[in-house]
Amino acid sequence: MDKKFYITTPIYYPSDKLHIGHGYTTVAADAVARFKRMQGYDVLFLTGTDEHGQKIEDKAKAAGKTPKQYVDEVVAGIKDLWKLMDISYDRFIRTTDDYHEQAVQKIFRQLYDKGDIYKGEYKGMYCKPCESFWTESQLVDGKCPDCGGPVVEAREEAYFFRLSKYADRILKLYDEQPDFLQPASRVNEMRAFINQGLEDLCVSRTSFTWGVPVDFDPGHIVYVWVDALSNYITALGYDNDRYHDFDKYWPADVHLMAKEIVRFHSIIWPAILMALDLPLPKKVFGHGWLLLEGGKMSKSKGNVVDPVVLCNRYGVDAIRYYLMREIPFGHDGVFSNEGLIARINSDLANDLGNLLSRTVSMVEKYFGGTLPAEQTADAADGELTAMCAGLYDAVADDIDKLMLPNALAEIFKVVSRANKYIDETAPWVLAKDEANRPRLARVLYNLCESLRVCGILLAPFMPSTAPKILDAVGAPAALRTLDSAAHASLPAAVTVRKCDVLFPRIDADAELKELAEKHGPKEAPKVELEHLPSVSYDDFMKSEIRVCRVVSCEKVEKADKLLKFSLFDGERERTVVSGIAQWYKPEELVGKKVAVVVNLAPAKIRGIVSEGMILSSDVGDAARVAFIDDGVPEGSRIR
RNA sequence: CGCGGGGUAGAGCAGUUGGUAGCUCGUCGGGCUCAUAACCCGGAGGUCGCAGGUUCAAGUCCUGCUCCCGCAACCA
Repeated sequence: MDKKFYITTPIYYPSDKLHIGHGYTTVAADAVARFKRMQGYDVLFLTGTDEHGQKIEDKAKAAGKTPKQYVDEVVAGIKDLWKLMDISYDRFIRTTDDYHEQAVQKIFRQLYDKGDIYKGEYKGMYCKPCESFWTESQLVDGKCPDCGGPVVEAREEAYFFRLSKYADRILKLYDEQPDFLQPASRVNEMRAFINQGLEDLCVSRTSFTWGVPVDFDPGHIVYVWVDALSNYITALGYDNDRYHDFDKYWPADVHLMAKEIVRFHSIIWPAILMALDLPLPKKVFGHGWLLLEGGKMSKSKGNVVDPVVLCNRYGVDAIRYYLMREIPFGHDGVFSNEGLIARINSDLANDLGNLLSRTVSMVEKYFGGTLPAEQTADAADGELTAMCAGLYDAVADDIDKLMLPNALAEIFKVVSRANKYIDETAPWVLAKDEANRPRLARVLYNLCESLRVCGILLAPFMPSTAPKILDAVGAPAALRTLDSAAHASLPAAVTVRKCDVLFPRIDADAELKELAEKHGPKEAPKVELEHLPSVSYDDFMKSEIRVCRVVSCEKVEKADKLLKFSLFDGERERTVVSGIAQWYKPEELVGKKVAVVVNLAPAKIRGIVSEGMILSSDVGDAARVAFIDDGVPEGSRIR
């Protein structure tokens, strides 16, 4: 029986540059893939990009490019990033790849022929002037929430996947295969979601064209579910001739992802596979998010950490180490510059790097670089050597359970023990007496051997640092394998080779100060410019923008973003609701003068009819109201 | 009563099936000098969010409450 291991990341959406959160998922998958390869598994590590859809179409248009040109550029950047971060993916799938697109069409048709996809109707209330569908709950007084005009019940053709049919089987899957979805806490969430009642899933669109066409029904585009999720099998050659290892690798051993897309992978994806009569993945693992300064990372908040900047500044391995060590896998964790620097300094520089440095330099200083074969062991060596001997098993166990921080913690326990061992054995004391040479040699040997074992086990996490360690302690190729970490040891006559400082210490205070200056609050969030089509002067002049004075203002109950205003517009008071409650307190707005679009069609928001819109601008994720000079009288038109 | 996650030393976190409260960083004191002013030892620092309950025994199980954070709704 072949030992194979198939691990995947999600395929990322290239509507923008990736941030450190994507790096996190991918580094984790990479570490596991590397470890499994070292264990002798035939590994396939898949990543890629999900390139279709409305948003890409829009983005490309805004950038004046074709969608394909647009994604090609972003994808090139993503591949560069993975190269920078030492990601050892075996295959990179793009949903725009020919073979994938063709396979998706076949899969879609297969599901259709089986009856699991059917042509149905998307029923809703339709507003003709707005060309928009609305659900009952979106309507305002039974009218279009956009223009306030009448709506009619209308139907639109669309294809649906019989997701509801599989609800029971999926629940059964959770019962029978408790490992299927991890961490276990997510299972309850999924159960609850299913128990709310699964509706059939709309799997086609007619509202955009950038996607895989339904080949038997022009005008319909395969929507993301079938298109994106099926990448995990098309990349193996399912329904295509580009690859031929589906039978070998499927089912996947692990689908790794961040928690927000667990639902798709643990409900929709298994259902699709069930419909295709294919085996299900063995495990879906949803890790947590990287939080920054108390908030989720988000582009609009302007707090995105650029992995390229981090890697260039601190080195790839340091970043990889920090991500894998500091963030509890499966839970959310905080990413901070302070934490990063602390980890680099204490773990990597002080403990690991310095251990190597002091060990190598003692071998050189006391023995000219090569240890004599005549050595004397001692009971005092027992604890350290035992820890080294058991390290492989402990790490392998943690990695199998995807407890990556624990794996690293195990390794660093040995590093610490080795530092302590130096203190206990005090080589510099032994060196004073010729009679102790065999004992001194043994002490240094044990240190080199410990570093060898740690170096091997660190390799999946820090692929460029590990060889440096192994070079330094003179480990030949045969003694760099996982097997040798558990079952072999260096020959007694070790020859070391001094190497550069592994991880230079960082002056934390100076560094943080510099970072604060560079990336601190002074830097305004990047403004994303919109380039809307030009409007005629006449069209613009249709908007009546008046200066209004805030007469009163209060929070809207049960809505944390809304403020209700009473504004004097020069002739009467009008009620306006605005979604700025998170950034302004009602009392600080009373008396202020603001710009209001007064002839905007009234709309009902949270039960309140809003007669206009207060102009404000987005600053990052926040909104800033455009206040008007106090001297301008109410009612003045702005144009 | 929309869904979910979480409140454990100054900070960040572990605490598996209930059985003396731990780790890392920081801090204070000491040791050492091979080393990247690094390393080693020790101290201080916690009513484990609050209140009840089950138990010989509860951070760990049950109930209620409270606060924080996501998601969902609301953004004209």
